[in-house]
Amino acid sequence: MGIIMKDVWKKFEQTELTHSSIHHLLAINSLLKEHGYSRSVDIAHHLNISRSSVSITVTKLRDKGFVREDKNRFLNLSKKGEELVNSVLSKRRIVEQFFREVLDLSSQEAEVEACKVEHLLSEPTGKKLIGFMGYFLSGQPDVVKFRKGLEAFNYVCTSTKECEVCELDCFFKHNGR
Amino acid sequence: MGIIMKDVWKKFEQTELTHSSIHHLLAINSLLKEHGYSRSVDIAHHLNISRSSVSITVTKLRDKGFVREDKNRFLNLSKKGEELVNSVLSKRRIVEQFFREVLDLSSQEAEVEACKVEHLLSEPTGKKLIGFMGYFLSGQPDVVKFRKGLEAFNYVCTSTKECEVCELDCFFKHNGR
DNA sequence: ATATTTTGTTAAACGTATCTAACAAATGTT
DNA sequence: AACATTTGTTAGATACGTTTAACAAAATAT
Repeated sequence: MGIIMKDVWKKFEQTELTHSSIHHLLAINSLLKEHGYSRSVDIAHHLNISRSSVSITVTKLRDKGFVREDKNRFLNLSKKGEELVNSVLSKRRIVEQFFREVLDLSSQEAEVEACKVEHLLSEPTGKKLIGFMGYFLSGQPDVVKFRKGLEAFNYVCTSTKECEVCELDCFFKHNGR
Repeated sequence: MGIIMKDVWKKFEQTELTHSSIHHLLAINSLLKEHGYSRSVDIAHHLNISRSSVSITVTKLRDKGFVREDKNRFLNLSKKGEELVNSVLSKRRIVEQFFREVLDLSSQEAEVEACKVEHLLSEPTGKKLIGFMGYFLSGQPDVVKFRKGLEAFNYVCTSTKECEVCELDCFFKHNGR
C-alpha cells in the first residue's frame, strides 16, 4: 500500500522536474518580474550555463507544458509552470525563514541551504512548517519566553557514549565544545 | 569572496558524492550491521537495483577510497566511508525527529522527507538543528508551554493579499479557507 | 543593402545512473 | 568430476545535464 519502504531512497529522483529544470522555470519567473521578458540567452546568463544547455532544457519544458513561447521566441510560464514556481518559492521562503529565524543561520547560509532543499519537500511538510513558523513568529508571551530560552540554550552533550538527541554520531564530539 | 551568489543553485549538484552513491555506502553499513558482511549482490537487493549498476558504483567508491574489498570480494567501509555514513545518519536522525516531533508528520512521511534532504544539509545546519532539538526536547517549563501552545495553534491566514508568514503564494489559499 | 553581432539549435563529447543481455569466474550440488 | 547456480563485470541502450564547436536565423549597425 502506497510506498514500498525499500524504495524510499528513490523518492529523491522521482520528482516531477529535476532541480535544474525547476531553476530554469524560476529563472524565467525572475526575469519576467525584473525585465518584463525572458529569452533563452537571458536564462543562460541568469543561471551561468551555456545557451545550448538552456535550449535543450527549455525545449523539454515546452513539450511538458510548463513553458510557452510567443511568436518572437520570448518565453512565458504556463499556468502549470506558474503554479510550480509559486509552490517552490513558498517553500523556499519558509525554509529560509526557518533557517534564519529559528536555527540562526546567516542569510547566506540560509539561502544556500534552502535552495538545496526547497523543491524536495512535500506540500504537507511546507504547510506544517508554515504553521510552525506562524506560531513561532506570533509574538505570544509563551513563544517569546521560548525564544529567549532558545537563544540562551547551549546544548551540552553530557553522555559519553549515547546521546539522547543525536543518538548515533554526536555532532559535538569533534568540536571542542 | 567565497560563494558566487549567481551559482547558489549549483550547490545542489556539488556534493562530494551523489545521493545514489551515498545510499550505496548506507546499504553497506546496514548490511554489515545486520548480517556481518556485504557483497555487491546484497547491496543490489537492499537498494532494489541491478547487480550491474551496483558493480559500477562500487568500483567508483573503491577508487575514491570510501570502500574496501577483501580477498573474497566482501565489502567494507574505509574510515572515510564510515565518517560520511555517520555524518549522514546523524542528520537523518535529527531531521526525522524534527519532522516528527516538531512538525507532527507521520513516521513514514518523516522518513521519506528526511531521506530526500539528509545528505544535502551542511554540518553547521545539522549542528544548529541538534541544538534546537536539544532545547525542544529538554522538558524545561517554558518549552512545555511553548509546545502546548504549538499543538493548540491553528494558523489562520487573515490577510487577503499578502501573508506575513508565507508572503508569496499562500499555502492555505487553496485549502478550505 | 550589406556587414556584423546576437541568438537559438544541433552535433559530438563527457559524466552520472540506470537497465537488459551476455559472459566469465566463483560457489554450490550431486 | 561434472553440472548448475550465483555472482561480478562488461557492452550497448536510454535518460539527464552539461560543455564546445559549427551553423543558421534573426536582430542590429553602418
